[in-house]
Amino acid sequence: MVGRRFFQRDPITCARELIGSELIWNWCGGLVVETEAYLAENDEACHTFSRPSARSFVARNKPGAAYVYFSYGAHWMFNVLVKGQADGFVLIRALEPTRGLTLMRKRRGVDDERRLCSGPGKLTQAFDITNRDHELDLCSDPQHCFMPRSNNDVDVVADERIGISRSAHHPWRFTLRGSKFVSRAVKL
DNA sequence: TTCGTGATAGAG
DNA sequence: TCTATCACGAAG
Repeated sequence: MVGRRFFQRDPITCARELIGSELIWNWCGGLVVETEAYLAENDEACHTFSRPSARSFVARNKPGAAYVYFSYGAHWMFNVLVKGQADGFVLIRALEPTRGLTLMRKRRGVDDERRLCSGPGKLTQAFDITNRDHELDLCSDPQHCFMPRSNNDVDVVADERIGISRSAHHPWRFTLRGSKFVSRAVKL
């Protein structure tokens, strides 16, 4: 399992290196194919910029803690806390399902494999991640963790974050090159 | 392209 | 109390 030290660096490095790891969540699993980094300092898109509750979350929790919040009245967003050389979050944006597809199809109400986890709101629905999991330690429970890449030959693409209005120009979205399971195609 | 949905935070 | 905003997704 990916250990705490992994999350004791900076959010951009962690977001890049999580691509190709596998998220294990009870009976479900998926390869991480899309992430975004958010920095606690100098990043207007990060919750710490406008939310006191996010700042206290960072202060209170250890690196590797789950930061889960509700968005647009409908969707849960799943992030991992990074605290080290720089503080911030990694948003998990898309997965390639590996285990528990039957359960995911039932929860999502769709059949197409590509549509199960191809977006931050979709994957939390498929994996049943909710505010129950807020502040969960992702570095101690084998049923709620990331398994490291099996090899380091992972081709990662960096481009602009999507779905935000502020500080949108930073190339802090990371995807697995050529993956059919990303939320939106990479801009050319 | 549009629209529903509800938590959060800041202003009045 | 009120308003703005939102790291989205599904339908059209």
